[in-house]
Amino acid sequence: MLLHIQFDSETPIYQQVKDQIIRGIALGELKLGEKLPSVRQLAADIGINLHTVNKVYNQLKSEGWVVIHRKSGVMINPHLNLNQSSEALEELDDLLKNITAESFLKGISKDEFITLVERNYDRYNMRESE
Amino acid sequence: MLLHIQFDSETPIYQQVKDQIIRGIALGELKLGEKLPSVRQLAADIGINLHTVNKVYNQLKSEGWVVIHRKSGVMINPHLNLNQSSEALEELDDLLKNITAESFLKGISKDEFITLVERNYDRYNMRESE
DNA sequence: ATACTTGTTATATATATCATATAACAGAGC
DNA sequence: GCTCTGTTATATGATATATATAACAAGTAT
Repeated sequence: MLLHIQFDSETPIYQQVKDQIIRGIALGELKLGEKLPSVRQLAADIGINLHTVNKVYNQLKSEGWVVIHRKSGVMINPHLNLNQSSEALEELDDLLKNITAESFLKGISKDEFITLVERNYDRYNMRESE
Repeated sequence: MLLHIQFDSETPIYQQVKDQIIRGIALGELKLGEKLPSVRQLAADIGINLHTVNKVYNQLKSEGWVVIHRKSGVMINPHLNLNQSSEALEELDDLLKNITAESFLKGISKDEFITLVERNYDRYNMRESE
């Protein structure tokens, strides 16, 4: 799996890496139980610091996306459960409050917005048919 | 229009103020051409610094949401055009790439996601019927 | 003309975040 | 024992966020 970092972005590097790993899981590019590169390896590959990668891995661990073993390293959590929490829905709605408002004012219709959501979601459910 | 600031939030104060003003426009709570409080007044109301409000107003001006006159102060841009730019769609899609992926993995279905989008959007189109 | 209010600019300070660098530590496996 | 793993410690620098105080400049009204 390839990571593309924009070093001139307002979005912090660690956030970009984190986002792309989570998206990689959803897309099926990263399988459950798949091993991730070591902190030193990934840092060297991307051209960033070891600690930045370590920060990513620790946050991913705190949020349950990966598990870390002492020697074997980091792997995607093999028991990722898609159990929906009420908090997740509330957090999403808080996000959408701002995003939909700005999108609406920028002339993006409800249907256009939903089409984008569908096109993204349809990339995730493909996993059974692979 | 009331602003609610969470001082313990990870989201910067200026960002919260900015988001709520933009949302206020979409909801119709702030009318086009409506005058906003002076930087000193709003700062005092919320209990923050004058410069934080000034930062908000300047960013809103740069992005076309408000116009600023030398003495009359800041008002919602009376000529806010909802002309859709291709950039706006691309930016939205970039946002949705990450948000949908994480939502999917947290067990939020496509239909649930879309329902939230619709519920938000339906609050904006009401303006003609007021 | 004077006073007041407006946004604006200049300076300074404090704190937190982001990212890097170097080094050393501790556990697990060969 | 050696090597690879994440981890921790310490330091440095740049940038972002927020505050504080003060002064400036342009409109508006008295």
